[in-house]
Amino acid sequence: MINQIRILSQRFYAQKGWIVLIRTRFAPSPTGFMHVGNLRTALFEYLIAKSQGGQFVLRIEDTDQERLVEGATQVIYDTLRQVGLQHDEGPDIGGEFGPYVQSERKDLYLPYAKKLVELGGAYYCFCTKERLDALHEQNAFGGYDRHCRDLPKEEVDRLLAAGTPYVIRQKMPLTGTTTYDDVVYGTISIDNKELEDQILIKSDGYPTYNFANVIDDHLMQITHVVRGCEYLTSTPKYVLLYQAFGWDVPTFVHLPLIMGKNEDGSVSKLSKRHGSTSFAGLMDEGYLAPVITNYIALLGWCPKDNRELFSLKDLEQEFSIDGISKSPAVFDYDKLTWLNGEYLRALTPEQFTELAMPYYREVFGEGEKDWSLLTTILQPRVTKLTQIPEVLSFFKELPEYPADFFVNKKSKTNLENSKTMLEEAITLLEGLENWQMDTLHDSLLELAARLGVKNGTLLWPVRIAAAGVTVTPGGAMEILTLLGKDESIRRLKLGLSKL
RNA sequence: GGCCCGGUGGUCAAGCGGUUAAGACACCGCCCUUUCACGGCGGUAACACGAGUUCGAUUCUCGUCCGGGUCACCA
Repeated sequence: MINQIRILSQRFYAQKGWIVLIRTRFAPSPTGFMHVGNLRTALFEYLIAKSQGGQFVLRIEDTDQERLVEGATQVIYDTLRQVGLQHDEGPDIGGEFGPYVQSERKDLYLPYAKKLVELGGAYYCFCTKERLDALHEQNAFGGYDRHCRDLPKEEVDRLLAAGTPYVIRQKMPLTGTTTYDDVVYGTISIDNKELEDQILIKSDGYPTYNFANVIDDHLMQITHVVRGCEYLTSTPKYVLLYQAFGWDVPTFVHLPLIMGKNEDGSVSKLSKRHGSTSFAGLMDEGYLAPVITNYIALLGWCPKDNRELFSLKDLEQEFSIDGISKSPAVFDYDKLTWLNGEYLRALTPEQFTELAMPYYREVFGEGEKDWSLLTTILQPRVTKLTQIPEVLSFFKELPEYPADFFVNKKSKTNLENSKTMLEEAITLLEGLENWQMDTLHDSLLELAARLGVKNGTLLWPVRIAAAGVTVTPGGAMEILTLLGKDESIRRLKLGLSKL
């Protein structure tokens, strides 16, 4: 009753041109992982609602009993929590329109399907799987031949009474066209003869997505149906369903697809071969949750001012539906990586250290180190925290390296002067009491001045000997500081022995 | 194959009949510098094609081509 009143009043307000409470829903199937395409859909659903002060509902679509995956629902909760998409209603927090899991609503669909049969919008079909398979084999694009569409009522009753397995199919109009308006793609028209008599209720009694989604969206008073544009051509079927029941047709918002680039340069729907495609996979690779959100928001949407850095809160402010584009977007891991670097650099050193600590520990174990110095050298350099163990590995163990690492044109170093520089440096450092970054810095520069060489000429060989690699985070001073006196001198002497 | 949608640099993209066609990523060069990175400066690079409509089309219309999606007792 309350629902009825609400629907009526919404319709009334909408006709008046007044603002109606927007309700969107995220309706994932628990498949065990969250594809970024799905996450993007969730994000846009959330933003469409929240940017207008609306409500965002979570509904679990688990009507495919054969594909149920243990623990998969938890993945959905975890992902939404990590990116901060807080739903207003859902299986875990309840709400006025529950239950929010379709398997728990199972008994609710069949009566609607039967009602539709009475209304002439659906019919019982007794065709066997074998017959359907054979049909499909004959003609891959043929579709169902509507064999049971016009079975006499008595025959249907007889078969039903005999307990014959059946499905319920939607009875599509054979002529005419069905049209609807999509907010991003405009008016979409499809000839009814293209529409298959799709199955609404499966032989196991569960509804298909095609049916459940319409019933639930209506019952849950969803105003905006947001989904990937792979549904663009099946939406007329749903429109017909709404119409057959005499229900309001919701506003449709179809989102451009997210593509991946293939090795040959072509593109196709983003899939595993393109790289990590799940939220968890991306996280494992070292991308931060807010970065993933920020990036996918920009995939198919653009603000008026072309800004690129957005927190979720910013997006809630700035998002508008008319910034959604129509053309498919290729997922660009390079740009994602850049964005991750931007976020990392925007962190305070304390925040960075905290996030990096697991990786620091991976290299240095439980001991104490100058974490803040490490952060100083790493924060501007890494684009992903997962790079840390790799770029720091020379601290753990001095790699084997060739003598010609000491030769560097720009620093004006060669095998001879490197030898001198290392000898001088070792003498200096052995006498150094206070092994601190600033004293190291001052004495080394002083030494270079005294020797009459440019800083690089002294520091290049020192850094090479200390690290054993040509590319390091930070310079000689930082590396020596982190290494400590004994290890530094040991490595420098080792370097000297190569010359 | 039928139907549907799309087509601005390698990628993301602004653009809504008149612009030197923005910006970002990537790439290249220079500067900074103790290597690398960060930062700064600069550069290469695009309206798929053909007809219309118009004084004028990247923008509107049609066709072609190309790309994608969809045609399950999956969602």
